[in-house]
Amino acid sequence: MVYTEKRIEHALRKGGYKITTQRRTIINAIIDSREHLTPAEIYERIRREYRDIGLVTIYRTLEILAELGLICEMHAGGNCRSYLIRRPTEHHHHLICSDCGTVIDFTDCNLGEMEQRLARETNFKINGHLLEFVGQCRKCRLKTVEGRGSNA
Amino acid sequence: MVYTEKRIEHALRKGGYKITTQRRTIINAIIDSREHLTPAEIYERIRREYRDIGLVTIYRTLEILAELGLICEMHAGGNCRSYLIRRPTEHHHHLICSDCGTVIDFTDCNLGEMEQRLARETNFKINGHLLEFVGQCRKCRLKTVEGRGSNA
DNA sequence: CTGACTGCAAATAGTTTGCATGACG
DNA sequence: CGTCATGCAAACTATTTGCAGTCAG
Repeated sequence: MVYTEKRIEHALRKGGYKITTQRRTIINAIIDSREHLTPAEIYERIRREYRDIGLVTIYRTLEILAELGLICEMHAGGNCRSYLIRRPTEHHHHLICSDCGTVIDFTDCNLGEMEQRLARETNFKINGHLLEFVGQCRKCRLKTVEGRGSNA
Repeated sequence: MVYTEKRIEHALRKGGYKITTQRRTIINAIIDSREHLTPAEIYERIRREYRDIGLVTIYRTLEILAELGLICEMHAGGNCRSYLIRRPTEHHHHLICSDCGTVIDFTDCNLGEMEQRLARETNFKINGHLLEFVGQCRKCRLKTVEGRGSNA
């Protein structure tokens, strides 16, 4: 995991950005969380133990990290601006728990064939795709079963 | 195409909502446009020929239409709150031109197998998925080729 | 040292709510 | 006619910008 942190710091430096305490803290907050976080959530988490940070800095840092391709955005989870650390793996997708927000990555989507077919049929030049599965993780499913009767 | 309008009005009535000039206008604006539109864009388009409408009404109508499942949201196109009419076809996905915003629907995604595999591997109960391809449509690709030299 | 970074406060954009008036059914 | 819908203005939330002080390199 430290590797991830180093990798990001390296990318920042390479991009001409400085490593500051705030940036380090933000990066670690994102790395530590396996969930996707909104800027506000990151802010809150950091403030719990480290007061000297402004929401603005979060926004600015996220912008840089996204620009460098070090974090990636989530979509299907309802909120449209939440971020997640991007693993070294190139291309991946997300499986999101709609209850607790847990995110699981998966790599192997064999959409190549579909992509080719679509490109052929529509004359598009396809550059990429967004694929997210949404559901309930095991824990939340169990919780739902336990708590029957109160809802519907 | 008129069918779509009737279908939507029927659904509204069935849901206990009234058909007003504004709602009709909004629905038509969405139907007429093959692109995805943000609330603000819908507002502008309508104001061009019909002044008596407020942005608020657009928001409220979109909310209802989305609730009834008559329109669907776009994601990959950058903006996270833009809408599109939903065809009678049940389940479909989008192919979006990143230049001009044209949207093409496609129905047949055979993700069932992948979904099952993921469910098995992760113990998730998968409820749905979001799949969008992004690229350049034929027209925009031709334009890009013509205008070479100015960029990069 | 110097330019990049930070935090504050203010500005802006996007969205929602309260309320009096108006229109659908 | 009653109820739901509309438009306005104001309230809110999310995000961006300007600026003076601070810090990494």
